[in-house]
Amino acid sequence: MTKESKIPNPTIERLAFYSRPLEALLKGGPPVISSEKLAGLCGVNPAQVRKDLAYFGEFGVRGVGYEIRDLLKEIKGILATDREWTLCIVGMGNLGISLVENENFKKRGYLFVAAFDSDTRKIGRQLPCGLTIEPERKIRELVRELGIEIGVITTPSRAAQRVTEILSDAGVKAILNFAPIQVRTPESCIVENVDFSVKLENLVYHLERLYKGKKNG
Amino acid sequence: MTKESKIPNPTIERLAFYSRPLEALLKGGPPVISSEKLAGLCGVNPAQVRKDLAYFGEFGVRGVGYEIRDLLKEIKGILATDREWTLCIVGMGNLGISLVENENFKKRGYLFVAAFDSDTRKIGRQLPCGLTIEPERKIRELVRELGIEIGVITTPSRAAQRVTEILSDAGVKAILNFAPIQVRTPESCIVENVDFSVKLENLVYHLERLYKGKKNG
DNA sequence: CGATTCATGTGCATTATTTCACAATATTAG
DNA sequence: CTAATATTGTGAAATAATGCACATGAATCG
Ligand SMILES: NC(=O)c1ccc[n+]([C@@H]2O[C@H](COP(=O)([O-])OP(=O)(O)OC[C@H]3O[C@@H](n4cnc5c(N)ncnc54)[C@H](O)[C@@H]3O)[C@@H](O)[C@H]2O)c1
Ligand SMILES: NC(=O)c1ccc[n+]([C@@H]2O[C@H](COP(=O)([O-])OP(=O)(O)OC[C@H]3O[C@@H](n4cnc5c(N)ncnc54)[C@H](O)[C@@H]3O)[C@@H](O)[C@H]2O)c1
Repeated sequence: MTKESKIPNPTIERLAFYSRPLEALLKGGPPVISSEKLAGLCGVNPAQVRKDLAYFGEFGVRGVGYEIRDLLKEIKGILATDREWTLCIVGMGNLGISLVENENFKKRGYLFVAAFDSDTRKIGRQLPCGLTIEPERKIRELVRELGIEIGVITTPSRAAQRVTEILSDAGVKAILNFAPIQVRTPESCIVENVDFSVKLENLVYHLERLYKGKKNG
Repeated sequence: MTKESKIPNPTIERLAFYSRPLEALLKGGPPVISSEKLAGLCGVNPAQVRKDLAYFGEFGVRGVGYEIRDLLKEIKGILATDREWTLCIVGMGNLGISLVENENFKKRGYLFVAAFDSDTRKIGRQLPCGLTIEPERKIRELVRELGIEIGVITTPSRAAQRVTEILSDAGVKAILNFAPIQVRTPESCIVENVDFSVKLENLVYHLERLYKGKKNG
């Protein structure tokens, strides 16, 4: 019985997480995996794995486990990664280049179909991946023409909010923002922020507690 | 009264988050901010802001708010970002280069003092930031010599676990891993994983629910 | 075929986190 | 000085997420 009425957000993140080792396991070894094994690979509790999956259906067989191939297909269906998504990226500095050149995205169905920058020296340059850097003012036109659904922002912070507005205005439905500020979007556009420094700050907080021999932190 | 006995992990992440707008506010405008304003800028509940801060002391003045300069200093003290940290990075591909060349890290006190790769064509190359790419086999020696505390991993997945072991073995106390696998460390070494695709998968899950007009997701 | 083993799916207790709501304290106006 | 207003710090309530523990069904063995 599927009961998608009240799914914890962490569950969604973990589903993506589970799919990583599953993909690797597909390439060899037994065709079935237990919640215990999978949990071990992902560093979570086995009951957690079972509960997460049970929100969406009964994918396992009691006494046996989960058929890896099937499970992966189910997870991809749930996450909607069983189709291709068209993305554009704005801000072709070091990070922007690094993202569009990364093979993993294409492999997972995330297709960068346009790249924008405001720097006239960069506009027109062709990238190894085949994309040509377009001027910022063509965002609206190309988002519509190419049916771009997701925008990735890799500009400096000061430009991020303006770019967000241009993108959402052009019809992009979701934004992944790498600039270390909290951008605001209209209702019609969802946003995720990625901030590496927050992760680092987390690490050093815990490190410092360790050094000081504190129990918590 | 400071009671650091039971601090929620999300609190630590939010502290880092709060410091971003505070830094910006330092550069102009009123010297004091209310929990409500700060909460607004960070997209959280005002009571959350107050409670998060109250775990570590009484930094505000009732009826008035928080002195921005002081608050920032307190947060930096808590997170241990009021000192410099020495890092090294392993895997000087696109992402690795992008990280070491990024000014924000230095600005926040995160100093990359060594860069490693296994590719003989890359070893010896000097980067714009001044670092020279060192061979992987020098990790142990340089970590000790330079007192490196944190290791950043930007190698392909297949190398990440081995690199983790080399780093923790060499005495690194914390690892920030960008390869999309869950690396395991001994007790003496803490680890944070950053996986952009998980964020994307989150976005498309929610997007798909929106398209389908589902209430939840 | 019955007994044994294995591993899922899930109700429920536990633990963690967020939010409310208000007493306490500071400031401002009259 | 008193009243009105602002905003913190916090106990208690509400909400969210996790993990235990076990009934349930499948597979295997003798
Ligand atoms: N490089 C990293 O490793 C890293 C890490 C964490 C966060 N970030 C953040 O990601 C963002 C990009 O980082 P980077 O290192 O690539 O910076 P960068 O300076 O190399 O690149 C920024 C690019 O954005 C372009 N740009 C500026 N304004 C624009 C606008 N209005 N429209 C379109 N393009 C515009 C610039 O021309 C430039 O090409 C920054 O906000 C940075 O803080 C980067
Ligand atoms: N580029 C991105 O935007 C991006 C996004 C998400 C995740 N990642 C992950 O980050 C990692 C790096 O990405 P990238 O795009 O820079 O890849 P890349 O292939 O450009 O760079 C990888 C580098 O690691 C080096 N390397 C390989 N094995 C090594 C070893 N044992 N010791 C030291 N160095 C070694 C290679 O020589 C190469 O220089 C990958 O795991 C990738 O999946 C990258």
